[in-house]
Amino acid sequence: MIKTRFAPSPTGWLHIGGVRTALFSWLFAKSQNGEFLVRIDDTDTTRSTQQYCDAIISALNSLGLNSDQDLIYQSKRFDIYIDRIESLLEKGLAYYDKVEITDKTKDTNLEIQYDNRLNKPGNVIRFKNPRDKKIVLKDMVHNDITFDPKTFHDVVILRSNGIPTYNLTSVVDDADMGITHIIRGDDHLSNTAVQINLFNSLDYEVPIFGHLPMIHGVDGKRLSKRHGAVDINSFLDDGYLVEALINYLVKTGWSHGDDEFFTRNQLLDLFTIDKVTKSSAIFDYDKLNWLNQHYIKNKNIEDVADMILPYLEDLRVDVKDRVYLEKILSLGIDRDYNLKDIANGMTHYFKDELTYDLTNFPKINIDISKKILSNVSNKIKANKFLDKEQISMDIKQVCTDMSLKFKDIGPVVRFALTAKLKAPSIDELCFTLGKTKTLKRLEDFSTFIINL
RNA sequence: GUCCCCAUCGUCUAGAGGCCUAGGACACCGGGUUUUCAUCUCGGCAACAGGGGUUCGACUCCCCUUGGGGAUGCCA
Repeated sequence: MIKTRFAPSPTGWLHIGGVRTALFSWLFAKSQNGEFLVRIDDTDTTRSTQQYCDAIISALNSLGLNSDQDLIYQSKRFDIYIDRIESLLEKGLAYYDKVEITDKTKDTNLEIQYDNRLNKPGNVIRFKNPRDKKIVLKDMVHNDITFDPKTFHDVVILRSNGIPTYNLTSVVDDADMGITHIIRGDDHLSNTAVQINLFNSLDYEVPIFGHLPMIHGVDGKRLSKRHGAVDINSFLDDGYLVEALINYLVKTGWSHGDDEFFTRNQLLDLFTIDKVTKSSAIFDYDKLNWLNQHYIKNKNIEDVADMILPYLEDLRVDVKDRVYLEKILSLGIDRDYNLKDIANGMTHYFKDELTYDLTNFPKINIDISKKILSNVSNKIKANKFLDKEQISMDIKQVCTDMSLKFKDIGPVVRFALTAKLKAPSIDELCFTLGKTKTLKRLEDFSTFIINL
């Protein structure tokens, strides 16, 4: 049976590129009735935190990329690694070496973190990397890659603080877990030669590798904070839907002809690793936004209401009337790209008083606006509010009475009702707001400009 | 520096030697719909990095150059 794994390191937020790696790994296994496992690579005790760990696990669960078995923590397996290192030592495939501190390594805490029988103060243990033959990696996405033994070096497998390093622990665990296919980012490509030698030296079967291209920022550099939001939790928190995130991620680096939209089941059906590209991609916020809007827009209003409620709560909007909320949502949820922004854009419907800021309405003509507001108010007062057509007729009547065009009075009324210029059409707005609220806002804004 | 990987519109990509006058999507620009905006819809702009081969024929195969990325950690 095919078995893959995703092995994040809790030294930072899980970023979007990591999620894609997890997704492809998951798809590869699941599309072939295999198993997908999650392992926490927390051997860097000076940088790993519980907070990052929790965030990563929670994000994976939200995305439905769950482990088929209990999570494995490397920090709980130190004894096993020590056994393996000892066996290497006994076979003459590892040796003690004096520590050397360089610029890059100075941040690691060298105090004893894990006291064990192999530990020798001031020494690390290195793997004696065999240099007798070249290594040919048969990669599922890159095909054959040859590594010249001249370039091999003896990597540290046990730190002077007693903790084994990634190259060792990863190999030991992949073997112990019975991982058949290692699917990971191609930043690991260069490590693969030494790891293959480690697999062989430990008498393990070498798994099959598939190295995925990276996702970069617009400047072509490794995707990081300075490119904007990159950690998956922030996308989830901002109201990016799981289906949009998955759809976006799978479409960068993999394709199925010209198809744009994929459900999870379709992916399980269609995914094959030979359609994965070799080249790196640049993260495209626009396309993610477009996809997210697409998915939100295609949900029914009740579902959107459910999803938006927590965001409104965060904004301290108390939704007493669910029907009112759904009416607002049906006025249009396609002005923003994510749930957080949508929620933000609709708070004014719930407020008793709006905060008017005329810098958002630079073209306002104060004198005419006063008259418009009073005329519209008068019409509205007499309106029975049975349907929006009546309201529409009232507005048109005001236009005629004042010899103005709709575009002269529309913005004023819209601004009075919402404190914005971009909003649903006025008749729908009034009808949804209801007579009382409509009148109050017209009067409030009128008072506001009179007092200028 | 050394080693490794990569290279089609601004971006994600289709392309398996003739299907290519290089297709789709996002973005952008313009028309239409809309009582503004958004949505929707129609249309437009826009790419095979360069140079050598191989071949009757190259986006596609090979080599070089250039450019980008990664590794070269007691990070993973």
